[in-house]
Amino acid sequence: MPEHRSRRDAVRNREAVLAAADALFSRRERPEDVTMADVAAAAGVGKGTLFRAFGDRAGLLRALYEARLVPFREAVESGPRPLGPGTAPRERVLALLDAVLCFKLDNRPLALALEENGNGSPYRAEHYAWWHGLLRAVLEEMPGLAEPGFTAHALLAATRADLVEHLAGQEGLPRERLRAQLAEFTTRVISSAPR
Amino acid sequence: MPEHRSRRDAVRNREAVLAAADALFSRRERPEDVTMADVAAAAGVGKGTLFRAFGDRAGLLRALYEARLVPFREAVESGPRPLGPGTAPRERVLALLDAVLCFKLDNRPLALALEENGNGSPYRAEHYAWWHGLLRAVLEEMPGLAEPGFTAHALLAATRADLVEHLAGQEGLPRERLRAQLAEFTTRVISSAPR
DNA sequence: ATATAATCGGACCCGTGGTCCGTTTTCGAC
DNA sequence: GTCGAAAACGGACCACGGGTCCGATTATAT
Repeated sequence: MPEHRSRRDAVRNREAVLAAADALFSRRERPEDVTMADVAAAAGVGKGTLFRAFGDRAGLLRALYEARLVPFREAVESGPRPLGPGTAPRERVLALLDAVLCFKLDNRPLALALEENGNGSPYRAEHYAWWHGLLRAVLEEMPGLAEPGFTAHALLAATRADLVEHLAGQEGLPRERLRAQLAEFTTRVISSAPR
Repeated sequence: MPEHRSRRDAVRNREAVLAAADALFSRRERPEDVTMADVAAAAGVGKGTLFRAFGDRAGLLRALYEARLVPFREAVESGPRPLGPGTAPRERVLALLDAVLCFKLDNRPLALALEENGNGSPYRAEHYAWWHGLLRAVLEEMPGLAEPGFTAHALLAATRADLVEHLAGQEGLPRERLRAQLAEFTTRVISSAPR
């Protein structure tokens, strides 16, 4: 028999909070004015419960982000081409960056909230480490490409949530145009050896 | 004759605040725990004065940033090669990005504080618009480079303050190596036509 | 049914950006 | 030099959001 599973009300409340937060961050434009108290209220739960379940605001954001990221992780780690393994490096790099971009487009407020400094730099987040490690590994398989580590950082920087928000939101650049431009940029980066 | 110059004490205090803030942001590691009250105290001034002079925290940051940026603006607008006008596009793009990187390296805490979301996205800041417009203009002179606007954004994204901080600070990458890697990346971006 | 331990939840605390207004300083006019 | 108005000063004060605490509540084992 298991030591102690979580209590029913605990898991129920955790779910409720995740759902409520998900909804709130999707609806509200400005992620920074979704307050913890708002989330608690929307979930029909006290602030204490909220903080016990997720530690702090960053923890809640991380939990939400990770949850939405699951399909992408699976697609990348064991899915079909072009995102999955066993794809030629060039094609996979393009697919990865496109996936990252699409993910941020589809989760704008959440990505924005999470990348916000104040939690600590986004570069310490584990999901960033994962993406960076993956991209770096694929880049390493490409001949004639020095500094795959930096290149991975630089390419990912082109998909920063606030840049995406600026281009897609403020400037109204359509999704497809943005994807095309990123693809073109990426292609240029990986298509030639310098010097 | 001009109606009313600023009063002596006003300009004196403004200077004092700028100097104090400059010192504080340079010394303290974490820009976010330099508080407005700290700045006021260090300048020997009340908070009221501070806020009347700069509006809000972002205003103070902006003023400091602009002040430190002056030499670069001059070097770019009327200085000698390779930064100044009249330089071949390829070389000037490299020089511009290197200058941006060096600037952020030399003003890490300040750049970090200013790029912090919470003030509003860094992409609305006028200094960003200036850098972007300039870089874009130079890129437009290069044949075979589609989408200079996006390219400019993407290249500048590689010099984001928090990325620089991560690489130079946490990972301890030496200045020269970082500059070399950015130069290599930039070269790759501008050296080939895709497709 | 009862004991026990975990969870609940909202009152509370604290730090920070930002405001307010009585007091002080500057500066032109005489 | 003196005087009065207008501007600036500065620190007490406010609002608000993240995070904590602890008495009340509720799930679970026996």
